[in-house]
Amino acid sequence: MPEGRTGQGYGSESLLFLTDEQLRQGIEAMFFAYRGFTADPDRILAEMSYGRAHHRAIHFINRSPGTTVNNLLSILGVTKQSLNRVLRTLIGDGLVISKVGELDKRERHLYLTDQGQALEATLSDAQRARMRAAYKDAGPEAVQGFKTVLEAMMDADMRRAYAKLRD
Amino acid sequence: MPEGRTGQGYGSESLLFLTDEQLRQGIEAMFFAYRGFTADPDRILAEMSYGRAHHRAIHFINRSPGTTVNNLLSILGVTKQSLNRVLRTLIGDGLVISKVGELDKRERHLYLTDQGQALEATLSDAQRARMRAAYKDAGPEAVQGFKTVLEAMMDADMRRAYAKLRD
DNA sequence: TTGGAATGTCAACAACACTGACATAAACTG
DNA sequence: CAGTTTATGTCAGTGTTGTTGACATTCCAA
Repeated sequence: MPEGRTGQGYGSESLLFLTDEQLRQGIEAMFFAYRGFTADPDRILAEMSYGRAHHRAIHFINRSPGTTVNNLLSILGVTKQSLNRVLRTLIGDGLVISKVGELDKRERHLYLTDQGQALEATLSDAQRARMRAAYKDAGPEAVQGFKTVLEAMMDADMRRAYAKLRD
Repeated sequence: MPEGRTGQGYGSESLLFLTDEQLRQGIEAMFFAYRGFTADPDRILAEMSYGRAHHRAIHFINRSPGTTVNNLLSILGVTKQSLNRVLRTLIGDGLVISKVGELDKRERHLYLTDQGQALEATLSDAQRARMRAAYKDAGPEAVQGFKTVLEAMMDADMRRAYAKLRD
């Protein structure tokens, strides 16, 4: 099937891509790919006895400097107690600073310090390098499809958070 | 842009899709999508005080009945102590049986019991339903791109394991 | 001003990963 | 056969990350 992109080929494809076998391949691809996705940052984090939770917090604080704890909570989808433990160590280690809100003194606004930004850059560079290689391998059209499927896989509230970050 | 697939359009796309901003969107899409990917099984598992580790074991035992502990270890990428804790509970709860190998009596071959298969089906159905909806939303071409990028994101050994499962 | 909602912190606990050490049995090797 | 390697399982200890419960602070509205 060298020139197999016939009408028939496409027809069978659009019928077949929803079979359980096809779906299972997608499920397993997600499982393995996510391991690859986190492997590089994980290695760096392990050296400094941080984990993925720290990475996620750093990532989204960098993404939205001045964000509140509550806002971060809704993005990360964990309990405030869980996030708080991570933030406490990051603040204690001088990677993040927490400023009491001026309008609402209950709120804490979060910022990366220079040191925090340095770690963020290191982690991002590693993760982006793999992403860049994968994108380059796969090509622009595949990347478009990749994003389309991922977005379709999200819950409504995740899709909202994801869209909000792209503003 | 109905006929917008011009050389220029493509040119700018192939330049832009590797920008840091594009890559970051991909990274965040992976983060949110993976949450969606695991959300449905997680809910089911939580009711019976199992976790993702149990799901993964059940999935791959179902995928390759009679697989050995060692083989499972290389697929899951965890330590034997970690896997053993999970297998012990699954065997104890009657979802998995472990048979001493006939050729090599050191090996344990793993199988799902009827009860194990029932749980596997419940979990798979939930996860596939979301996957099916996402695939349907995105269309066959996007799905092809999705898989291409995911595979490009894997390490070599994961890609090997993934390919092996597709035989 | 009083009560409730929102925000954040501290303490304790469970799940699940890790390392290290060790035991057992079987297979392989010289 | 003796010694080594392989496959598996177990025990103990540790760390990250999630959970719930209890509590303090701040804001706002009745």
